[in-house]
Amino acid sequence: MDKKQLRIIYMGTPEFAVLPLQKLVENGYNIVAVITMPDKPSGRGHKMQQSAVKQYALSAGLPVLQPEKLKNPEFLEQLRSYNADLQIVVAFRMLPEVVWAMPKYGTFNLHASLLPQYRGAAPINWAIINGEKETGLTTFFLQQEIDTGDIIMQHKITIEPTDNAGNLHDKLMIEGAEMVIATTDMVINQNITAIPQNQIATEQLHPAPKIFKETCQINYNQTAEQIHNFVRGLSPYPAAWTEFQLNGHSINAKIFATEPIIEPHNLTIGTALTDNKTYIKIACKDGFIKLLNMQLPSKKPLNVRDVLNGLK
RNA sequence: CGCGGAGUAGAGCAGUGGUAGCUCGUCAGGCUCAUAACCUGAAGGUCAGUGGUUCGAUCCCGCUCUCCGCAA
Repeated sequence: MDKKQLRIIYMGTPEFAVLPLQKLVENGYNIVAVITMPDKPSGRGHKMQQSAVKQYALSAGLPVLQPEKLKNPEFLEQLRSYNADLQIVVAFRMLPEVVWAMPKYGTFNLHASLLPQYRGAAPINWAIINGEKETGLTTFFLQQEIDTGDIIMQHKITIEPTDNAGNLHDKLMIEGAEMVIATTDMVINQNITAIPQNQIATEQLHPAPKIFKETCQINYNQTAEQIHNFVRGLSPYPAAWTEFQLNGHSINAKIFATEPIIEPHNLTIGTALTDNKTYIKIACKDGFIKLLNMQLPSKKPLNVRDVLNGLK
């Protein structure tokens, strides 16, 4: 089958989903429609924002659908009218069976982990938080339970010690775009052997639930290494935050970069030390966590040196 | 008109209705075996823009622009 003949509907919302779509379009695949989140007031000033995918889709001249409810009968009718052969989902939301079961060749999803590890909304963040040395990408066919479908392709990516959620996201996005193309080609060539996830041997399964602000507070009752991973796993978004006392100031800050220091001490956990010039470090379980880059309320993210200059 | 914060030297911040200040950085010189050390000196500002009040505005008031947090 020629790729022109395969009618594809693409579903996705954020930045992560743009690159795969762009690759598909640039390589001449037949995208008949794009589904994305409705425009929402967001950001400063509550301005209406179009999703990253919508912005790209419009610039590429693709039809865009933005249903409030995926089970809405009118939407389903509209969806059916596109008569798609395949649906591709990247960073969208849970789909009802009536949607994912619609196309002849089904619906596949690109997920940013090595399934069955890190099922859920925030696989990139959790992999780093847990100190993983590698993670990856998976394409799989959608099934009832979220992120449990039969696996089509997987690709490993090394997590470098210097990686944070931001640049790992970018790496995965680039690789993910290639995988979407490759997986689509497998569908076109009818050359797929999807493997059920329960046939994959794994140790303990780590979940990757959605992250809320409460879960972003730094707990100093952990090792320096754990805190370090926590910070980079949440950097730059949604960002780890903390409160501590420094020279009589009560500091409340988002932390973007840290350095772990393993060193015995007798200080109370959470005590902040500084020379007022070059560093701030906070006592944790087995040493200190040195703050390198942080953001005070109403300020921009700054190096600790600059923060200290301003506190004098 | 969702709520709130902020724009002052290259960077980070003070400050006052009457000639603009701190820390860091930069440059020059000194000291030192040595430093993200120390000492001395210098350069560097249309106090975001714009209108108004005033004898006089960086400061008070109106508007504009830009940035940041919350909230989704």
